Order: sequence, then structure tokens, then C-alpha cells
Amino acid sequence: MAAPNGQPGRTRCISDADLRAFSGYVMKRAFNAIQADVNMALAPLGLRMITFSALSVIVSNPGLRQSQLADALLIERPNLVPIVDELQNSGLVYRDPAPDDRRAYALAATPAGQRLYERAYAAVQAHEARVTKPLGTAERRALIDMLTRIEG
Amino acid sequence: MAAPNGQPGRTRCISDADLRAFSGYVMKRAFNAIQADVNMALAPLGLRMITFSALSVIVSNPGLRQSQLADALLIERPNLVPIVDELQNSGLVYRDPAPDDRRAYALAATPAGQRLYERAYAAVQAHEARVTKPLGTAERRALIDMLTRIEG
DNA sequence: TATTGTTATACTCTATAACTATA
DNA sequence: TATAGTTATAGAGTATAACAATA
Repeated sequence: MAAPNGQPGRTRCISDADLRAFSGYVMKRAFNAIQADVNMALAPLGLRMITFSALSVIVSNPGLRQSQLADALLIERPNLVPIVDELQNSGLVYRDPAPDDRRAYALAATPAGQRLYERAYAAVQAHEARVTKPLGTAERRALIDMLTRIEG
Repeated sequence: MAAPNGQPGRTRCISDADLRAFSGYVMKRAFNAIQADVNMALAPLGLRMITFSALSVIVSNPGLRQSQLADALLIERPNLVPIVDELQNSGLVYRDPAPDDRRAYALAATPAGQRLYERAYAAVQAHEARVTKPLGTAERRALIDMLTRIEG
């Protein structure tokens, strides 16, 4: 289980063979590569991965509540507040008083937010093609499918 | 590209269909699930995912330098210091003066560190079987392979 | 000059408790 | 009493600059 590959002080090539069979480790490295690339793709639009994800769900679900958005993004309610603040301060989304519950806000994208989302979506699709370049079309679909099954 | 699925204030089912085709998002969710499970598996042994990964590389490469370990784990040198401190304070690894470079330390696992690594490795394999349960053997191998290709 | 390990620092992400105003 | 949004806070993870000792 992990045999030494050299004498102390003389190791030349670092082995992480055991780790490369550990999916958490491999996934962390792949996710880091993907996140770096997508953040680079979104930076010119003033978005990050998490703000793009939030904007995407808001565009698809106008009128949703912040707690619903937090559930969809799998983040805690308190951590969503500065994310929605950021999108609102950029004029991309707005918080409307919910008609049926005065504690809640209905979230929706502004016209500028919808336009930016379309550009960001295109940028993310280009990023997607870039990072999954080493994969075939069937593999790419299989990867998404397997990851979704692991999460569920 | 993201059609509304309800009227404002009346959204019942939140759609994240666009996000589910975005591999960064899917991977983040899968990684979160995996990391939570592996940290739970390692907690009884006093290890976390990052300390297990570091211990694994040290066991496989006795005598390696901290900078080599940081490279192997894809983390910055300053961030490795408290990780090695933690392993050393637990009596699992030690820092020896490097014979050929008085600036550097040669890292190695103590006997206790090697014994704990074997138990941790077994725990991680059980975790691995648990989280990849929805996958077949061939799929599991294909997933690791695809993630490795994406990272490279 | 460059590199090793280190300190200090800062920014993001994540998680929990507690507050307010409603329900 | 429970819930929605919020504040405050604390813990990880990550990134950079700069220092002392050494190469």
C-alpha cells in the first residue's frame, strides 16, 4: 500500500498513485482547474461562478424567494445575501416585495441582467467546450450524468 | 436559453436545467458531497481530507521536501506549513534536516503515522465504495480517468 | 540572485447563532 | 411557534508579499 520509491533525501519523482485512485482528490483538482477557467471567462462580464449560477436560476425562475434560490444553489441563506446584494448593486436583479408574504422578496432579473446572462451563458458554453476538450461528446454527457448520480 | 417557468411570486418548482449542463456547477455539488463524506470517515482518526492527502504522499515518498509536497498537493508553500505542523504535532510525521541542503527539511512518517495511514487508507476505500455506489466498476474507472484528463 | 521554510495578511467560501419583522 | 431575510462571527481554503537562512 504505498511503497517508498527512494531513500530519504533523495526522492526525485513524487508519487501520488494512491491519491489518484481517490476520487475526492482527483475531483478537487479537476474542479480547481474548471473554476479557474470559468472565473477567467466570467471576469470581463463582472461575474463569478457563484453570481453567474445565481443569475441563471433567477432568470429561469422570476419571482422566486431568496430561500428558494439558496436551496437551489445548495448554500446557506446567510451566505446568499451578499451574492444577491452584488447582483442588485450591479443592476442585474432586483428584490420586489412578495405580494403574498411581507417577510419575503421576489427576485427577478432586470433587462440588463437578462442581456448580461445571455452573454455570460455564451461565455460559459465556450469555457465548457474548452475544459471538456479532452473528452468526447458521449464522455462529456456521461461525466455530467455520473457526477449528478454521485451527488444525489 | 432559460425560459421562465412561472409568473413572478408564483414559482413553485425551481429550475436549474441550464446549470445542470454546466460541469463546474455539477462538479462543485458532487465534490461537496464527497468531501463531506470523506471528512466524516476520517474524523475518528483525527484526519481531514487535506491531512490525509499530505500523509499519503509523505508515506509514499519518505524524505521529500515541503516544497515538493506542496507541488504534489497543488497548494501554495505557505498554506502547507500548518498542515505539516498538524501532522507533526499529532506525532504522525517528522521534519528532519535535509542532509544536502540546510535550508530544507526532509519529511517522513513515523511508525505511528504509517500505521494510522493504513487505517485511514482503509477508511477512505470504504468511503470510496460508498460515494461511487451509484456507479459501476467501469464507470468509476472512467470517471477518474476523465477527471484526470480535464485537470491536465 | 535565487530558493526553502516561514510569517503575516487578505479574500473567498462555508456554517451557525441570533436578531427583526412578519406569518 | 415558526419562517424570511439579515447580521455577526468563526472556521476552512486559497493567494501574495516579504523575511531570515542558505544556496
